[in-house]
Amino acid sequence: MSGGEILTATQRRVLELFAVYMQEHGFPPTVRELADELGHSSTAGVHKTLKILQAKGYLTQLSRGKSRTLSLADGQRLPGPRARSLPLVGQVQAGAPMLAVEEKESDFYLDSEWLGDRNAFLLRVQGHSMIDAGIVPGDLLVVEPGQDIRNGDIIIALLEEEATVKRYYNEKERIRLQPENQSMQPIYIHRNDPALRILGKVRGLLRKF
Amino acid sequence: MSGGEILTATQRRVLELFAVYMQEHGFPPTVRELADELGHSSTAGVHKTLKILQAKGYLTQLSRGKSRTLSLADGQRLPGPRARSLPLVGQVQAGAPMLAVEEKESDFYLDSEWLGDRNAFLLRVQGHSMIDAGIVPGDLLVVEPGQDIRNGDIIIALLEEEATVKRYYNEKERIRLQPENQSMQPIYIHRNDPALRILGKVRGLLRKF
DNA sequence: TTATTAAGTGAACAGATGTTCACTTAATAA
DNA sequence: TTATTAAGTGAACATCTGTTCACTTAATAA
Repeated sequence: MSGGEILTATQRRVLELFAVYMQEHGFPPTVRELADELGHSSTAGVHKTLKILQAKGYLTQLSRGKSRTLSLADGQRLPGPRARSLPLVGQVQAGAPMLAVEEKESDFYLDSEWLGDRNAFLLRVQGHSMIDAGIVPGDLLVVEPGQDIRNGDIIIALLEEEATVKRYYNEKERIRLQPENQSMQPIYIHRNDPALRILGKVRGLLRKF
Repeated sequence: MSGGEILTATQRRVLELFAVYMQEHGFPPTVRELADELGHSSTAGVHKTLKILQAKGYLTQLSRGKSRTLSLADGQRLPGPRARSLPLVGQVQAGAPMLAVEEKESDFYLDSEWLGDRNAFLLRVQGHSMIDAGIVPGDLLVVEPGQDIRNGDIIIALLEEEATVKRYYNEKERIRLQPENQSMQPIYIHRNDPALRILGKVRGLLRKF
């Protein structure tokens, strides 16, 4: 998602300026600061280029309309804190599932190396459907929302208000949600069925004995 | 230099708000955003407190007069009282085990709720002997040293310079180290055998997908 | 050729933002 | 007691800042 597209000379210039400014100051530049550095008399040009860089996945706007809230996507985060807080939003039953969204039982501090995404959250597993993958009831799953789901990924699927952990396989017209339990059957659903929503990909697992 | 001085309740509050905002947003707050969060109707109070925090070395102003250019001073970017750092000391092979003590590959921040003991450390699992308990190769185990071992606890045993994960059962004269894998046999050893050392109890598990 | 896209100018608006000043209140130390 | 310090209100000022609009220019694709 980030960094595949080709950049024009101007776009590359702006991106480099942004990165250099970031490195030298420790905070991102404003639109005008970039325009000044380029010798522009107007901010509109740089502003448009920044939008393009966002669309191409090189920059991320952390907040809209606020100052200095652009950041390099996927790049280095130099002074960032090593640990961040994750919300525990509810429970996910792996057999006959159930989700209490945004319950926010408590927060949880976790090393940021495990959190690629700023919107990640925690879910507690209830059923046995992923037992063969070493996911047992009571485990906490680190879930990262996003569209970058690939075959074989372990995901959280929302099916008719109910959430389950399953392994994801895209099979032409349909999607197969595969439990990792020899005694359970996969769920098949049409890829456009509105009853299906993928909440995110499972990035980590926490268990407390 | 940085962080030695004592803080008043208000100063600590502001510093914590700053750090939390930073963690949640990825960029520092403005004076007004802090004031709003505190319910203040004026920005002057927070502004003064921020100046004090700078004078005491907790905050650094990266640039004067510019928006969002405060940052946590060096050494002050700690994750807060709720998280602590754990050393990753080596690998433990669950079949034919092997331990590299104090390798200290890296540190890892974890919620302190998971750390009853200050001497806890992390070990990486290598074998398959605990697969039926949902412990698979690559998992990180949170190990808490100590003598309070009970039957059925999952423990790290050091046998002839080699470490293994097993379930612990005290059977009169002998100790049974039970793998959780149907195809593997338990290890029996006399309770006074000097070849056996219990490194600690497994208190948690971390897995990264 | 024509149409499209990226790049840039110039201007402007609304709100965000750091900073300062005068004043009040409460707690604490001398 | 008096003096000092931290904390907070309320108001105001001057910039800073993101965003948008209309228009121009150059390069490129169809």
